[in-house]
Amino acid sequence: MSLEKTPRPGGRSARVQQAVHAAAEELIAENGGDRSAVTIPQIAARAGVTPSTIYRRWGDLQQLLAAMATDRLLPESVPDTGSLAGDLGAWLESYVEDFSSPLGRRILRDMVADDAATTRYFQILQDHLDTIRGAALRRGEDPPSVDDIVDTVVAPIIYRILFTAAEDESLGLSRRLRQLLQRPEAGPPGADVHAGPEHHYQTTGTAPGPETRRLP
Amino acid sequence: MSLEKTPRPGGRSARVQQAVHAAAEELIAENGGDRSAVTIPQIAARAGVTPSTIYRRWGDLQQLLAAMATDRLLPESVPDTGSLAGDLGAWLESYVEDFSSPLGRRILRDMVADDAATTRYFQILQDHLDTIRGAALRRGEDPPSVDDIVDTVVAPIIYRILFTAAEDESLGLSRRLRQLLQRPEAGPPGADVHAGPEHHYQTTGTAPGPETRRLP
DNA sequence: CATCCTAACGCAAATCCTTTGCTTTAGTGT
DNA sequence: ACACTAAAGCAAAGGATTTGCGTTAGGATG
Repeated sequence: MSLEKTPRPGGRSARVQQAVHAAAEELIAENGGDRSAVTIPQIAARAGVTPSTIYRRWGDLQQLLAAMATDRLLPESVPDTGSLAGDLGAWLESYVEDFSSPLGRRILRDMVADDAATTRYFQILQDHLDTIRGAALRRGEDPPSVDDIVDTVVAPIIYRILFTAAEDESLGLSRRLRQLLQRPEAGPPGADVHAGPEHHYQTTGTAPGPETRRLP
Repeated sequence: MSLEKTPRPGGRSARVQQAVHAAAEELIAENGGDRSAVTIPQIAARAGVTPSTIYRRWGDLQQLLAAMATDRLLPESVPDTGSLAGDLGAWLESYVEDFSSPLGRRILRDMVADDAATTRYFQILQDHLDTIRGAALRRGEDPPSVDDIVDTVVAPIIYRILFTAAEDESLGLSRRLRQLLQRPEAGPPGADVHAGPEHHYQTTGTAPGPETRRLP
């Protein structure tokens, strides 16, 4: 679960990190997710350490939150459903679930605010996707490249989570998956890639209306 | 240039905002773009206002930066090159130029850290794309939907800017544009959509290597 | 098992940032 | 010209942040 290089894992350092992360998470939860309401001295008191420990180790609240975010959003285990479509679908479902909640959204913002955390996380994502691809290759399937998976599925979803107020998922998860996986066959030239026939959208609520918006 | 609702435009309020924005920009530039090095009292002094003015109006540094970011990243004017491909290309070029520089990247992060700023900006982006679409429709062209433009071009580019350390643009701008616009014709089934033949990539430096990475 | 070594933590003082109640001013409407 | 209001100035109180130095926990060495 820990991203930090721990030269002495299991030691005092690890205990402090865990205590601080837990304390911060508790305090944020108690404040309804409002980050600006919690302070480092508060976290330190709850965690049973002195503030200077946190300042020296993490720098400021933003970086502490970013570190917690990357920790929290790690893809847990690689599913193995027997097929690429299954593996990707299973992973994506939990991925979207993690990120699309109001809490996940805030955690994502915490992470994106910090360059180091973001690139670190992307590395982990690439590794994870590669593992899934590896399994597919071993089965004799022909998986899309990591870049294609990122461009077609991951980027649009994360972008809409960051830039869109939609609470629910009009994220078109299954539509995007189909788009990604059906590529090699390249169905009927006209109406395939975008706006496929049988929609799986779940345009439940205040989604970002599929089409145009008002003009200035 | 100003996003804020200015009930009294041109008055003192507007002057203060301009002075504060300018002061902040200067100070950040002097510190090599390091946000954590500049403080609100510093900005206030440079702008010739008292710190409490900034605190009351913007809340904290993060929100001030987010406001500056949305202001700074507004799409200036809608180009009219006579064709959809031209309009989109011209806009995208300046768009990518704005965002992909180290400075633009930091500004983008400032904006994304703030939910309100992000959704506000997305609204503006939608309006802008709609204007471009409108021009295309008036010419009798058949432009992709705003959602398709966002999914195919905008989201992947912004995602890679945020999550990738690449200094240069291996963002595949023209490749994505082609992918977006060539959809209706749906070229040769196999090797078209992804990894087109004549690459425009400029895989100059530490880019996110096109394919797989190391395993855990 | 005893000893040494070092990264990380605790402590406390000095500094700086942030908040807040009240007053003053600039711009607008009558 | 006069009154009204949103926004800015001022100053004091209350925290947050930084920093130098002593201490400690955990690993390394023999």
